[in-house]
Amino acid sequence: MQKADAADGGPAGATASGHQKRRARTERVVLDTTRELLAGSGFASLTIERVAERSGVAKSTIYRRYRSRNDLALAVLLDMLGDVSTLPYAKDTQTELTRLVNRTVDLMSNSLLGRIMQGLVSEVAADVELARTYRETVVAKRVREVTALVERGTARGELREGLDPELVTDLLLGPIYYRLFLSGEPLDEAFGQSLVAALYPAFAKDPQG
Amino acid sequence: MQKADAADGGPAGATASGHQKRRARTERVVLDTTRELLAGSGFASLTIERVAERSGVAKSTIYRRYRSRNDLALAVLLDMLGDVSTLPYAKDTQTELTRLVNRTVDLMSNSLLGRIMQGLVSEVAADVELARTYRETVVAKRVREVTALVERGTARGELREGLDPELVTDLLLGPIYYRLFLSGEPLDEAFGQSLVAALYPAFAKDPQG
Amino acid sequence: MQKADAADGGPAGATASGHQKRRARTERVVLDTTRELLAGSGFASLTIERVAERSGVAKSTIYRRYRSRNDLALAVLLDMLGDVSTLPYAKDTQTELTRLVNRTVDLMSNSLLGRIMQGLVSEVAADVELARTYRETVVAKRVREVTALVERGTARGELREGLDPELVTDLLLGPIYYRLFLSGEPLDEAFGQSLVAALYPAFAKDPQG
Amino acid sequence: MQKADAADGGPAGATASGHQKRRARTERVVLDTTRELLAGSGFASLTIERVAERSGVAKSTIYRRYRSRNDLALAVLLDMLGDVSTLPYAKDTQTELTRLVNRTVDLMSNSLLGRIMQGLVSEVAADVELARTYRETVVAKRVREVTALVERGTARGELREGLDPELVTDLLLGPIYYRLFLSGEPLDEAFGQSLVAALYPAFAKDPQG
DNA sequence: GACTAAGCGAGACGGTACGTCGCGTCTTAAA
DNA sequence: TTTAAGACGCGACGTACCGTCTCGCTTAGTC
Repeated sequence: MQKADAADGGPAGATASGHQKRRARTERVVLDTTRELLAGSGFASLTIERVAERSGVAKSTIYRRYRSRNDLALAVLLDMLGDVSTLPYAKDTQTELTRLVNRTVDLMSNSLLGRIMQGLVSEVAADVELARTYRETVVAKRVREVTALVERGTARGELREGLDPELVTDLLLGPIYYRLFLSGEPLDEAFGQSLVAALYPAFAKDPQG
Repeated sequence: MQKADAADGGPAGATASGHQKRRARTERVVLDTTRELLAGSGFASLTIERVAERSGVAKSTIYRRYRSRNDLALAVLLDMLGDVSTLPYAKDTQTELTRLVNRTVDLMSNSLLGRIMQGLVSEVAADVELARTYRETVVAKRVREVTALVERGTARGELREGLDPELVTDLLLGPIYYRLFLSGEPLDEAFGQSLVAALYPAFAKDPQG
Repeated sequence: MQKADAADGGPAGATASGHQKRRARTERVVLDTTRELLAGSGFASLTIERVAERSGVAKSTIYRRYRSRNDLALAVLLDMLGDVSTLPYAKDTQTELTRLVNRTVDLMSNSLLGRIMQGLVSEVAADVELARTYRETVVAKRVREVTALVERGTARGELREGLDPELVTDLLLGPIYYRLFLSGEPLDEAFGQSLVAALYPAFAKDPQG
Repeated sequence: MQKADAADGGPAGATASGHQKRRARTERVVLDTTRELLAGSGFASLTIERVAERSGVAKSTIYRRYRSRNDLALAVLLDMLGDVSTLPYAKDTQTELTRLVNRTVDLMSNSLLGRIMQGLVSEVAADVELARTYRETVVAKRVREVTALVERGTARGELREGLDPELVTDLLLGPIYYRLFLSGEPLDEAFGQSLVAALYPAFAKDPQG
């Protein structure tokens, strides 16, 4: 995306000028329309042309904000992810892991996000700019969450010391995305359960526990 | 891909008719050219038009065999995968796992296959036909290998009983593809090592071993 | 067309060799199929490809006989015209004229011939070879008929002396084709009547008659 | 053609907006290029692709205006006919007829129009839309001219009363187009002369005159 | 009763143009 | 200043037929 700034602000800071309000309104319309299109006919048929047509926003206006349809789709993804969190606080770490995994599984299989991710993954993998944004926001966020979880677990004496949070993230999310993107095996709660059940011994201080 | 026939044969069986020879020659040229293009400028700029131009094979002929550029790219992928195997026989299971993982990591980071996978993943995720072919060949192959590995390990008394080969596959490959597609973290031997080191306790009969 | 010969004959003349019979059978099938296609969906969608498909005759076989779809369509036209004649013998010349005109009008509006002519006219006008064949057969035939009619009429004392049969042909047929091709005005018996009624004074020895 | 609007005007009427100027310029370039191509290699080898290439106007832009090459060719024809008229005012009707016929003969044999007509006639005969446009403009125009001529002639007492202008048109133009399209007989002034000479008695009040 | 040659079907192929879609740029005029 | 409107050049799409060519099979009449 061209801009990730939120609190850019005009010269006067808080007092949004009229122009800025206009910008904001336009942006909302565009993002909402894009989301509808994605929900309707999938990522493959997402088109700046169609977004312009259905939203009533001129094509040139959209191009002023988003460099490409990928940029736009990513913006929607970030917009949706704004609220969502996989915040997994619980009494014990295994439960926290289960919640984190199940929340992700649910997000990917039952909301628009799964479809968007499927459509966007190739672009993220190929487009450096896109990748940068994706990693700085989404990936980093997940790693932060896992890091917190790992630290908490270690402090509680439940998790082995020296666990690499990045690797833990790979292990927790990798299998989910592998199913989402490639293997086509079911993405459901049962899967989440087995996943954590299989992984926990690898993380636990006392595997017998 | 439109056809997966292997031992089709002419009316008389082994003797390839003239038509078939011609077909085969054309097919080779197309696949090779496509591979070159993929190596050169990546999946995003793969175009049937360009393949036709550079290979000297008419566009219509290409379309007679491959329904789309995805179909074609998948064909190249399968063509490349024909030889390759991750067959990981070794004395002990941990070594086998390490080999399997490292071979996959290497394939994805050092050969064309990584780029092709990056470009193709969204299409596999979206196009039902493509997905079917991909799963019936590539995914199934990997699962078969892992199944063999797991059975061997269990028989040796190294691995826990009742391991689900599908889940094991998810755990072994998921993290690799997650790095390849999304996180952008390095895909190298060190990663392979840590991956197996982290997972082995989860698979082993006696985690202490 | 490449060949208009009928009694070409093999080495032995009258005794059609087996090969020739085969040829003839194939030719019939092709012509009949072509006619059906023309009747069905019109000249515009006449295609060698389709003729081959529906007739079961190989494309290459068709190309061995006809150089193009125009060639083929003209062959059908000549085939149909083989039987047909506008032979207009009657007691008086005005009746003969009326018959000739009405027969032509009928042919053009009620049989396949009208559609074929509509589709073929541009090709005849543009393709020299096609034109030559068309003129040597169809046009010449009509002129011969009109010539006979004019001579008979003059001999009977009904028609003016020195009438140019070619011009008479132009005058009799031109208006019909003009309606068929361009003006779209109705082609019916009423039109035929008015046409002859208007022209007769121009041809008659004694216009008052 | 898709649009026949002439005095459409922008929202404000007379002042052509910038967009409209651009449109008009593009249109001129396309029509001129098409005319050149028609003059050069004839209707048969008229191709939207080539028009685009030579004119520098994009194929898509051409398709935005003209539905097909026929549509485009017809547009050129109408464009050329815009100026031309066969208005044949003279002192006596026979001269007027001669002028009208000779002007048409000349137009068809010595200008591009003849070639265009030859190429277009089949399409006009087959394509309903095309036919409608052709008839509403060209055919109707000719009929109007002939109607005026007939009325004048009748008022002068030179022509028979009750002549059907449509039939007169058929008789005057039919033979010309018959030669142009089918018979291949010469289209020259001599022919025009004989044509009128032959027809005049059919129209005249007093054939002896 | 096998031989021979014309006729044929099958089908792969290179090629041209089609008509469509969406891209991203640019200009203009209104708000 | 920002926007809507919209014309445009461009590249690729996937399709339809073209006309050519090569390959063996069928099928008569011949030796």
